[in-house]
Amino acid sequence: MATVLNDVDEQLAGALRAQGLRVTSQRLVIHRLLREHGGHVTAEEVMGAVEPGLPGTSLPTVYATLELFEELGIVRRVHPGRGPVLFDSRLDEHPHVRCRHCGRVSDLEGSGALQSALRAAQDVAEGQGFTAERAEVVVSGVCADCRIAGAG
Amino acid sequence: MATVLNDVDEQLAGALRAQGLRVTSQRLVIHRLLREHGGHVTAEEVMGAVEPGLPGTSLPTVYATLELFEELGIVRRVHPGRGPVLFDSRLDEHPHVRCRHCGRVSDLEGSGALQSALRAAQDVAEGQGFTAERAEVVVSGVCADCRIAGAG
DNA sequence: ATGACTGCAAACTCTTTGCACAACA
DNA sequence: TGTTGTGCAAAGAGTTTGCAGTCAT
Repeated sequence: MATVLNDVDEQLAGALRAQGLRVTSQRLVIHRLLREHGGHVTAEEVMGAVEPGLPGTSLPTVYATLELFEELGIVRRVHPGRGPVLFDSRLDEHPHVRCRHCGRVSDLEGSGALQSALRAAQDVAEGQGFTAERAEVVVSGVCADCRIAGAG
Repeated sequence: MATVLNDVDEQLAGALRAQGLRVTSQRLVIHRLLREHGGHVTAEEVMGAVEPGLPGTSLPTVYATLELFEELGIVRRVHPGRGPVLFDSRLDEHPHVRCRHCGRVSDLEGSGALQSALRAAQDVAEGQGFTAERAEVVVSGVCADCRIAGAG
């Protein structure tokens, strides 16, 4: 790593060093991409996006890095039900919407009532001895574009 | 099919004939199992449970049958995030709880507030042109048994 | 120098597909 | 008798694992 580190990089480097982990170019590049992109990405997409800046990066490394980032609290895993897992750089718990026709996943905004209901549901689970850590909500159906295009 | 049909079988047979579909032993046996079992099952588990009554049944047939039953509204698919898809013979929309240690999935009872919040969330999605069909909720964490056993 | 990290290849799990045969209608 | 449904085998998507070599510390 001869690259000069910007402040986004320094954040990651700090978090890694705090755990005795190594600062590698793969980790830095993937971290930058996630910060820039913002939305949901698959491991495959990360792989493709890394390619120009760091050719030869392998899919197993991408998976390992994303898993590490999840442990560091830098990304959250989203399970859309069908298709590959998505990695979300938005860190707050929020519901998703998935089109069963085109597969696109997006955030569902403006459902504050749901957030509190979810917390209540987690309390119910806790009351039964379960240690609740996350609550995923996926609304599925057909998106506006696909409906217009005539999807059943 | 020389078997005598009981009334559960007749329900299925009627639904199948109404669609011009055939009443096969595989479909009858799998249907009975689902009615008896009640909970969540994987395709593999169905396969194993069918074995004694109908040896030689294949996994592709089990998948095809479960997909058909889903279309007929006899089962609902549940995506627990990690691991195989589950087929649930409980037909009402309800949240699930999944232990990330043992993988067990169970229903989350007594969260009525969540149901209405989910309906509200679906309305929000509808308001954005999305045609909402389902809303899945999966609370994940560590179950009581695994916690006792010392799972991190 | 030493051990964490990477890339490659291969294995793995879960699910679907293609095709020939069987069996319901 | 005409298809629909089944079983077999194989392919497919997505992810993980093992191992030899590389590189950060």
